[in-house]
Amino acid sequence: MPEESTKNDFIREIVSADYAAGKYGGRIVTRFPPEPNGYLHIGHAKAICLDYGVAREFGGTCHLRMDDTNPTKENMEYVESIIHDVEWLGFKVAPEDLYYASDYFEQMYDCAIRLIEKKLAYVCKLSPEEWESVRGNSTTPGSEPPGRAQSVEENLDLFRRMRAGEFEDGAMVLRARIDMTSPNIHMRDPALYRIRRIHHFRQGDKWCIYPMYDFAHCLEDACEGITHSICTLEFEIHRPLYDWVLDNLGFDPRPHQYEFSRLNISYTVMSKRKLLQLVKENHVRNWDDPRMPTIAGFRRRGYTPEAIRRFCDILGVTKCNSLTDLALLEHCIREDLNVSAPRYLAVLDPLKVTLRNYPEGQIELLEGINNPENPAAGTRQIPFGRTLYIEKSDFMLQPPKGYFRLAPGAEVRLRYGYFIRCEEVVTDAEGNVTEIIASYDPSTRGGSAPDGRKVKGTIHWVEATRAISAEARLYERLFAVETPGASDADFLTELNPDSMRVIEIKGEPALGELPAGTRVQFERQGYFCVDPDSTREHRVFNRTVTLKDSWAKQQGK
RNA sequence: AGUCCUGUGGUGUAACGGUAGCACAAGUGAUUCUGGUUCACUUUGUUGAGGUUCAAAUCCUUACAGGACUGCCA
Repeated sequence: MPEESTKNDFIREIVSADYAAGKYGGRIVTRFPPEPNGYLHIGHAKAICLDYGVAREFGGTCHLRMDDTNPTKENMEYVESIIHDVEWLGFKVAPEDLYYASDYFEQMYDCAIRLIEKKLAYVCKLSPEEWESVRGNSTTPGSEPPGRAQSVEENLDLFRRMRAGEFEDGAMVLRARIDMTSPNIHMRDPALYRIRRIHHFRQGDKWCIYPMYDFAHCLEDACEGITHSICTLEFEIHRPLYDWVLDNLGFDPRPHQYEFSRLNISYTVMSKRKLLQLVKENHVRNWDDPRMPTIAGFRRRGYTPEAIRRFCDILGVTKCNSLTDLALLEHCIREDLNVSAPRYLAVLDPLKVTLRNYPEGQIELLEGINNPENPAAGTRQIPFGRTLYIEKSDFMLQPPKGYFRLAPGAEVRLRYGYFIRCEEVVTDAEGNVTEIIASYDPSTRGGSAPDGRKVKGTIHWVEATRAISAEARLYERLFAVETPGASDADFLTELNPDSMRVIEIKGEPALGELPAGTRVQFERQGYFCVDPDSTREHRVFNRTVTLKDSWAKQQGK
């Protein structure tokens, strides 16, 4: 029985109708077929959630298939990262559901032979340039390629010799014999096999001919008994060829291809080619650099699989070209982290505060709530003393109207601590503020005043001698901007050289003591993730900064 | 230029001939020991023009706009 789904997109409608009609005997099989030539990115997550989601909802299965038909760019590292990322997203990859397109090379070869025997394929000796003139273009139909005149025996012999390695790379290809006048260029005798003497990471040197996508993919689907082959819009124009191959080889019942629009997110580079370029040219450390929009990068950035799945769910599935607002992704991450991330006090850019009426050398412990959204998260003890650090941005010498943190003569609350009042400001020769001398109100311990007086501002702080200093690597939001219409050449110039900077954190507890992968929210500093790989922490995002920006903007007006 | 696909608030989507709804974003106010969270409210939409119909976002025609395609990549 299909499980209840709240989603109702056109893909699910098709699957539902086929399921109800018993089209495949009530069996639903989908597949997610990445080429292992790079790491998975957030765009793949949408496809993964769709492919696995549909299968699960209809009691079917989803195959993870490595589409390894072009060995020039593929390797095992990518295979491993893909499996890891799919599982991390929350979709179990059972050994029996893991497939490799290259395992079907023998069957694909047999299918090619059958097409030749049916006079539906022939060996073409034309060079790419010669083929271009025969093929015609969108306005002029193609002409009869010379290879079409060859006999079945001749083609069989040539194709067998292609496999046997008798010809140079690129000397000839196997082509389907379809329609040289078709308005769909993909139907003008498309190439089925090419000669490539390249070591395949799984098949070794067993093959020197490799099948093309259009020939291979539909056969992979058919071999695995896929019922619904869901892919992105750019393959729409390939569908007639998908159908042609399977129908002419007599697969019945056979899989059908359905297309949905791929994910685009504002300010986000979503092209494997460009991401590879960022890695190759050392603009980022690797595919899993937290600045990358890859699944692995998001993991190190502190995004959770739940949040990413939620994002994919609310995206919807359509055939419209769309550009999703990055704010929607961030909303999903925030929504999840808000209820799950423990809070800690931390100061990124410290300013010394001395409480002149607090006993020298005294340290007391104050109680802080770990997560206001979740009482089960409990409380913790925070050391407090005479010398503290606060955030530089939480003090202003000449506060504008509407600023309710610390300023000369003003009173603020130290979160979970005391009310303090700024009484004196120490500056250096250049006039920079180097220290605040303040007094604290002993009756406000814990943060509330017995006389009921209110303070508008609550700031975070750390005790100077007990605070742990930790090096933190902060990544600013996104490093590259891709707007619709931006050319390939533009996009690298958008890289921000300041996007990575190292600063000092005075905070508690020791970040190194937090388990790797922990997400914490530093009070008013945004969410951070303790990097599972380096135990450094990454800022996930910081809504406070956004608010500060808009506040600053208001002041500027 | 040709062929195919797609047009619903700023963005992403729902409504399958019968009340244009939801989420994000934006704005206003309230709450708050995070300028966070939460809550309430508000703004903004069927690409244009014709038809069919008692009734059209939905069906038809057409114009316009956007996208995909012209690898021996996937």
